[in-house]
Amino acid sequence: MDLDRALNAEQRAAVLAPDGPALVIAAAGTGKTRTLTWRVAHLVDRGVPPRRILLLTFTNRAAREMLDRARVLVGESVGGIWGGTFHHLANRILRRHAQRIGYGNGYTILDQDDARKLVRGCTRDLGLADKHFPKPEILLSALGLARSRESSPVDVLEARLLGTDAEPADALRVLDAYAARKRALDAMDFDDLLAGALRLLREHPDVGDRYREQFLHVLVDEYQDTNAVQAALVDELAARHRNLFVVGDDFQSIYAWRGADFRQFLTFPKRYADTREFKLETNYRSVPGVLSLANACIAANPEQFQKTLRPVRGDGARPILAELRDGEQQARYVIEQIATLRGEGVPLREMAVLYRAHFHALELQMLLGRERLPFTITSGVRFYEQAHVKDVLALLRLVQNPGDELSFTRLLCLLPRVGERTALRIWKALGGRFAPLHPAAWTELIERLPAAAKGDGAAMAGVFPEAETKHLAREPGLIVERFLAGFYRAYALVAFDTGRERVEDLQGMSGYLAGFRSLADFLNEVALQTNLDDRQRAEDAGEGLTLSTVHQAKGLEWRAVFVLWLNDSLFPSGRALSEGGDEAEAEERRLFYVAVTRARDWLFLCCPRARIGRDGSYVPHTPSRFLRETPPALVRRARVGYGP
DNA sequence: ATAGGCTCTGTTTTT
DNA sequence: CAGAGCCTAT
Repeated sequence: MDLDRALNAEQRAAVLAPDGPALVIAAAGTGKTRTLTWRVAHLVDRGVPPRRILLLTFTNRAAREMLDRARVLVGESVGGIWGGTFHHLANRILRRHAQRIGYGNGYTILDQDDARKLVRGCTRDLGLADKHFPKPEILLSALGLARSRESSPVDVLEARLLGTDAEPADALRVLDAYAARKRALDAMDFDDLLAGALRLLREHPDVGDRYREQFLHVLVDEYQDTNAVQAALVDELAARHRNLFVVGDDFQSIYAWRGADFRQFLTFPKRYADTREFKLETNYRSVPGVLSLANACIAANPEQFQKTLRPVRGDGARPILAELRDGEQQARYVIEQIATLRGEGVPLREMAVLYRAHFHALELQMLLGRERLPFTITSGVRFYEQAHVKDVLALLRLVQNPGDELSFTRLLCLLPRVGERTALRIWKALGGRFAPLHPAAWTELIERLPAAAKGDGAAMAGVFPEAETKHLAREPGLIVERFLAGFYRAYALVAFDTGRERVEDLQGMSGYLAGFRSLADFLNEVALQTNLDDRQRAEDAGEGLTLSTVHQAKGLEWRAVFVLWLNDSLFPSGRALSEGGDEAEAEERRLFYVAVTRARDWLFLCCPRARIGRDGSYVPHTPSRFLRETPPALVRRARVGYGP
């Protein structure tokens, strides 16, 4: 390991930090990931056993990348390091000790969709379902926000429901019912995982001590985006050895809406009085013009660690502010500029288009398709959330946990003349259990189906013949294959207009499934959103232009970056500003800062002057306040689409 | 009573 | 382009 050659003085100081709490304030593009990777490698190199190192990251992908790079530096032993997201860690711990907090070890993890369904059910059961009652998403996001702050949902609900005629008390009753339902189903939502792990560590000293003892070193990436529960979890785990190394950038805190609180980052030195602070300010990524713009835009936000991006790179292009007539013009402009850049030898994969919300990219997607320019999109609907994938997952989940009511209902609703009510009635009649691998269970099920569903029901049952029960139990990939061949292929072709692609997806999934040790491992990974996009993004990295939300672009970089729809109410999002309270504007500005600092060589800020409404009307739009704040000298203006 | 098709509306960000 | 709401067929 040659630290002197690979790292600059700032980075080296952080990597070599002595034991004890350390805070690394790493501005954008200053080698944060590199520093963290080398720190991990350094610890291993110094003789710290890998299994006694914990590396917490914001996505599973980030952990994978860092560990892969560390492996190159110090070898295979890094495989023993505990690395991943907070949810990943919580799940790993809880799978071993769930009984201690009243769950079974085979508990189900509810995704957002499941949670929504349960809450909707609870609302109905309490007779509160009507138009004016808050939707499940509202209730769940209030609950999530409250729980991430370790507070009660009452206050959040009162604030959220102010001005509506819904009673916070009723909303609370629904949320209580939701909690009870989860208990009954032995299911946890994402927040339960974190809260459960924290409770386990705090209230069960024997278990807690085991982990507190285990982790000699705890490293946390993107610390500015942790919430109170996550920070508490970190504090617990690092309590014994106090070797806590956190890295972040308060300028890039963009998850307040999910309960993240960058003050956790700001006050870290207060909570750990002997903290050593390190600052990384030397930016290797971007040309000076991009950095000047970034520095200028973030200056409008008060209350942060002072830091300035210092460029090492020499001259380069000034960012371009492109004023366009409308969205269509914007899409065309982007494609033109891409063509020019390609002409200069910049490959498509070195370019990205970033935006505030997925639907902002619709026009561009269509035009890119027409022009046959390859692109990959970090899509709004993730792989495991698509209907066809969830259908098949329901079957697998039911195999894993025969008490999984949600999965049973989903599976049965694939049959004609069976909806939620019928499915539930049958579920009750079957005693709240159904094991798909047992043919006898199917016989009983088919008897209870409405006449119109018996045929398809028999087709489903035929997937699981007596002779194969053992075989199938060992090979989940085979279950998917059989299910496709015997039932789902036919269903998908009729139910979806893109049936063929969806069947192909599922065939891919059955192959992917074969690579897992067990069905349980697979389902865990699925539930925790290690989504296929991530893998594909890594695999397809040779191809196409990237389209992404700014949120999903965090931590990434490209030679050329286009930012779309820089208009007030779009970016910054009008909805975020009105719902997010007084700190929303600062958060949106940080989001803009993140977008800007993704660019290495070229930055294009796009500002259409209007949107074409559904009815074809021309709706004028004001330029974003973030553009109005920008000193004019920092950008080069281009007016496009006004001339003859 | 329930399923399922048809129409209308209105789009944030995600582990 | 999906999700909710409305309406009709079973």
